[in-house]
Amino acid sequence: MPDTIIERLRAGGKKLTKARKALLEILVQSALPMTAAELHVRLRNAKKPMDLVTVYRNLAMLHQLGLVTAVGLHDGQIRYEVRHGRAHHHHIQCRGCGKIVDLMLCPMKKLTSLIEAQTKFAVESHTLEFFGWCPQCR
Amino acid sequence: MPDTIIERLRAGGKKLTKARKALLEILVQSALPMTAAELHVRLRNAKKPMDLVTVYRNLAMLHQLGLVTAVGLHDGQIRYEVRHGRAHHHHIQCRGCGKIVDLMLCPMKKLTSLIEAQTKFAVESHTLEFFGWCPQCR
DNA sequence: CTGGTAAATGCAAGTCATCTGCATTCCAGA
DNA sequence: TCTGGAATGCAGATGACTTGCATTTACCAG
Repeated sequence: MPDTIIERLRAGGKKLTKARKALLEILVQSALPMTAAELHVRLRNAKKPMDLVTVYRNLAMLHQLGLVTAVGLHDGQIRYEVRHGRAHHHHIQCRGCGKIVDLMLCPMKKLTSLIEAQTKFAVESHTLEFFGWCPQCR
Repeated sequence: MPDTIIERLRAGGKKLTKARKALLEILVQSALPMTAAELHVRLRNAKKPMDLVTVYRNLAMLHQLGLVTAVGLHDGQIRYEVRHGRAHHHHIQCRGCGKIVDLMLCPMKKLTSLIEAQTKFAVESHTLEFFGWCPQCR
């Protein structure tokens, strides 16, 4: 697990418990964003069971510290992925099987200042997600 | 209420009940996307009370028929807006007070074909929502 | 390396948005 | 007007996520 993550935990006054370390290891290795429920199962399988509530609390804390990104696709669940070492990006999800694929792009930079001028909002973040049919489902 | 909406309801084998008509009238007049709960209150105030469950069922049906768009901001609720007579657009929501403002733009057209080529998905739709601080809250 | 303390955890129970089952009521076409 | 499928309301369930509280644990000071 990257040292940066540990440092930023410490800087936020957080402890690196065994449980938390196991959760972070799974999340760091995951290629795609995961839900709390998925992490709960993976931790159980890895013989490091963690209460589902604790998974939620850890994800909320990691999000607060900016160590993970929340991904809101439209199935009523929130997914999380570690931010460390990954460029800002978006996703596409299949309407049929729910498969998620990373998109390594983001054309929003110029648009943001245009929107700030138009609305007088201070833009903090944005979501950009695509939905469609994957090769197997279409 | 636009005739197109009624026609498309009929074409989908749906009936235009008094209750449904009241719901559509409120939704057509609303400048911003509304949640099921908001519609439930507005219908009650308009002396046309409709059970919250029926609101959900109607919104799901209208979405199925493509008459309304679902807007997923990140507060765990789904908002809906009528599609008729409105160009495809996106939103920005204030992190502080939750205010929502329409953005009359969408730069995604070119990107879509690029993504289709890259992923072999057939892109059906996308969401693009911005979050930040409105003039009053920042 | 040991003890104190704030942070972290697990369990139980609560919220909140949304959905399902079922009996009743209501449109829309014959 | 009659009638069958659609729509509705009510009750209760679901599923994601939160909160309260007592117990355990990591980490720092001594």
